[in-house]
Amino acid sequence: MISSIAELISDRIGTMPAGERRAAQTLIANYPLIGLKTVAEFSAAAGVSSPTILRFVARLGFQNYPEFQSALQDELAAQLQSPASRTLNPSSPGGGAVSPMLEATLDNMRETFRHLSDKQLADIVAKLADRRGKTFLIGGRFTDPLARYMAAHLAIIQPNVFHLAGQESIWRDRLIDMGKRDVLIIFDIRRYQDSLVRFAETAHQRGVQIVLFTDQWLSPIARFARHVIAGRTAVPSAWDSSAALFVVAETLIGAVTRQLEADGAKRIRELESLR
Amino acid sequence: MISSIAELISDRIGTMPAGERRAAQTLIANYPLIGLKTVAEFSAAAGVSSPTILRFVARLGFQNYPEFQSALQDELAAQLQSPASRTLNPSSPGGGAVSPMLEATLDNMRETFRHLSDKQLADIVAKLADRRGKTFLIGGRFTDPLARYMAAHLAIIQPNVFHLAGQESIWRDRLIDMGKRDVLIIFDIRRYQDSLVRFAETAHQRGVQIVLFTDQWLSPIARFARHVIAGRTAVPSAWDSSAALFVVAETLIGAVTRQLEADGAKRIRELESLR
DNA sequence: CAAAATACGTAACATACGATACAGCGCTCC
DNA sequence: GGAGCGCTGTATCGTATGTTACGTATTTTG
Repeated sequence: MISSIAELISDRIGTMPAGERRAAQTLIANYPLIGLKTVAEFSAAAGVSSPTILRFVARLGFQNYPEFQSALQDELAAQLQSPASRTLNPSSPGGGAVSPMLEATLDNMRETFRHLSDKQLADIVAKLADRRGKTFLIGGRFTDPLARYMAAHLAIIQPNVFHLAGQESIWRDRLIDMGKRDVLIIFDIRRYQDSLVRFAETAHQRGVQIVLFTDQWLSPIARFARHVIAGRTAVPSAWDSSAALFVVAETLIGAVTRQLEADGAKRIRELESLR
Repeated sequence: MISSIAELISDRIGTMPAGERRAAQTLIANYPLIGLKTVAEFSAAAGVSSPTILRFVARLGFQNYPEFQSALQDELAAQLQSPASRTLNPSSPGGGAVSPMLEATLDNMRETFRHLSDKQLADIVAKLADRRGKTFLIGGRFTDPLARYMAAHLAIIQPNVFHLAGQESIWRDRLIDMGKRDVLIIFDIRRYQDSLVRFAETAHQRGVQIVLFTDQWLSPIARFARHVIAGRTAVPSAWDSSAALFVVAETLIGAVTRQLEADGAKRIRELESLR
């Protein structure tokens, strides 16, 4: 049974031509407010012409645009009445299994941050922001993208940020460049990779400060790490989730950026003038 | 300080003549929906004439009725976005501002999934799982790691999964391999990259089905996309957050895996025996 | 109690909005 | 490769909508 217009749209979006589908997508993306504006505004936002919008609402079964808007308003009214049931898409309890995934992920994040003290984060931020040395990042089979993501941001706001990619032999050679003043950020969750452990150990022996992102069972690298961030990874899926670690990474990126801004780093000012 | 129109009304309702006060009361009683309807409807509901409604909105300080309606819509938009913290001061330096970051991220995820129907996800999963064609993944400057992350997982549970890396010229050449049966997963958030848009357009012309991960303002690629996933990206940071998209990606990975298991794919059984 | 001022509604007006006809284009299917 | 169909945008039209002018009613004040 179809109760909301959003449902109606996702039900029929498959049968729509390209232009109308574009209209549908923009409406869903900014639901339902775009639909309450004029046809001209709606069409501009969707990048199509006015008639396409009208054909779109006609395909949904409405006689005209005002009737469509009234329906949206009625829906809004019902939603505003009971703020509790603000669910736009009633998750099907059977095969969907979407909502449990989301719930578990949200729980993981809350739990991860609950075990993460502000002081701990502040220490890491200070270490990353106050840089006279270099920053290296590396990750495991599934977590290396997180290392890349973090590197892509850090490399912009400060110099000497390197993501270690490729084969083991390649990054082992980079060990030569690493010393006491440098920081190595490692992502390693189950199943922990021997190559990373070996690499971390050697780096540690050279005096490199290691920041480890791992799961709650702690990679063996924790033994060598100066700072350990333990994220929750359990979700109802065949795979572990790195989402919590991802959010911690984003938090750190933001905090380091803010710190550098507060320090009035020349680089930041130069960056802004470049934009 | 007066932030909402409702406040503004209750602030000035004392100074209003009888008719306008009736208008104010009916608006408060059905806030804010009556105000989004036409002047005629509003006046009928309030039991006054149209000019009275117009004088009422004029007294609130609005130039005309549409301006008043826009203000109501903006207010609604802010309210619908996230019930919680949208008004945070991004000025607290150092590591202190962790919790707002987390809260915003959690809001983003809830909001992203709220705008994502099960059907939409199911369609994408079906498309990715029922594969006679190839799957290509690519991302923008900051989102390419998400493409990598997804590719790393998908490549295990099915053949013919390719992450497009390196320079533009390199992946442009791969277009030769792409056809109607193939799927291209693109990650593109602001600021949208021209190179990706061009690439998507060409792929689209070749009949490739595009699945787009973007932000709520929709990359221009949405024009060519078969499926669009619009994630919320706003956080109290100098950077946009890709965390919501990351979680959607993980959800899809999990769902595709489950689907293939349900289909009894030979590859999955072989994989399990390999472990 | 009278006169003035304010408030309100009726009716005419202009504009902006939604609706429609039509032509160009690309796509699919013979 | 050609014919047909379907989709989309441009331009035009009618109308519903917001707006304003004006006259009447109501309240206020001396």
